Amino acid sequence: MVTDSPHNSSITIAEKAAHKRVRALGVDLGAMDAVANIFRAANSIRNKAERDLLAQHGLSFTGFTVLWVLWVWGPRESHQLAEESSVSKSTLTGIVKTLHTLKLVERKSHPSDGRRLIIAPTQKTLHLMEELFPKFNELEKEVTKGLTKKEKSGLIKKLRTILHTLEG
Amino acid sequence: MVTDSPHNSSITIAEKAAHKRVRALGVDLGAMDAVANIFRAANSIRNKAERDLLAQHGLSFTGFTVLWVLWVWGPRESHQLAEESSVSKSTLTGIVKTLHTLKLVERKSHPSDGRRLIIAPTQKTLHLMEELFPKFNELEKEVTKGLTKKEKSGLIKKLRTILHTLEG
DNA sequence: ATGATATCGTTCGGAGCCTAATGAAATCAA
DNA sequence: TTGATTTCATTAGGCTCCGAACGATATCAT
Repeated sequence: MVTDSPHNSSITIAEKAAHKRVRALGVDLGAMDAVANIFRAANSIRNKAERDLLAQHGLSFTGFTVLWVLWVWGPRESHQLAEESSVSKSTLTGIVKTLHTLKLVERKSHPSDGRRLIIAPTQKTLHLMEELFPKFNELEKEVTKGLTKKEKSGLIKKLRTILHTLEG
Repeated sequence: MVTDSPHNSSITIAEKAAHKRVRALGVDLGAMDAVANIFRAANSIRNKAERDLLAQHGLSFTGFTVLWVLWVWGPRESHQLAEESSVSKSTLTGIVKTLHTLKLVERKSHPSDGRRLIIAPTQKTLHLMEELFPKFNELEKEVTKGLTKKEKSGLIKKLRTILHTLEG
């Protein structure tokens, strides 16, 4: 009898097929699986959050991310907000427009530089995030419930290492 | 004097600000940071791949993913292809259209069921992937170079655990 | 001062991405 | 056999998302 590991993190059929395909090419399978699984996890979590939590508030995942950044940091200049939200400036223009019609952000002009724009959360945003963020964190707990606290720390550390490599 | 850890996986300023914001709300910071870093890593890697590798071939990341699935599995029915590429069927219709104009896929009708559609890679795709995939794997090696082989295995295992929780 | 350059945000065109509605083909029921 | 149901892919409509081009503002050089 074959026994499952306690957390069932065994290789998938898709991964086996991929290994077979590239076996002759001398590739680094560890690097390949690491990157592939980062994408799979991000996709799945994003879809779940949009479906189970954000859709009912009319928010996209990106919209939620922008709101989160504003909630954490307070009013920001738009280029900072784009940077910290991981979207381009042109994307942010559209997001801010949508959030503005939802009365979740205000646009303020910069006091000394007419080119710059300051985006600020509204009271409505603060109330919304106080309601929404704990629910989002419940979802985060749910998806990571198969990992111990220590394992989560290990995961975070490794992902930070990758990010540091990318930004270096 | 403060010494960096060898891989520099220390907490970022953004994470510190986030912790400060949610400190009073009794959230699970480990779950929060784990999920946030999965998104950060996925975004960064995707952007790098699009910018450094895929753009010059006129491919989007999703287009590349679809091509990869076709390369690994061979011709697939479109609903399987959508499933394995993590996109909806209607999205796949558009992607296939784009790939078709690039002469990278063929549409074949199912021999016994006129509703079904089979998507097949072309010779051009096979040549392209033989050139492109090793480069993509180089990129995967590059972004994970801060991790040992053992650390990569640990990362993969933890991500699979999350995926299993999501699919369970 | 004033022309060139740099730096902002926005617009534009096009692809990706979703759900809901639609259309085409197969199957089932009576 | 034929009408209803199921099961496919596509279309329609609306955001999201990007890079490139654009106008507006600020700064720099002379």
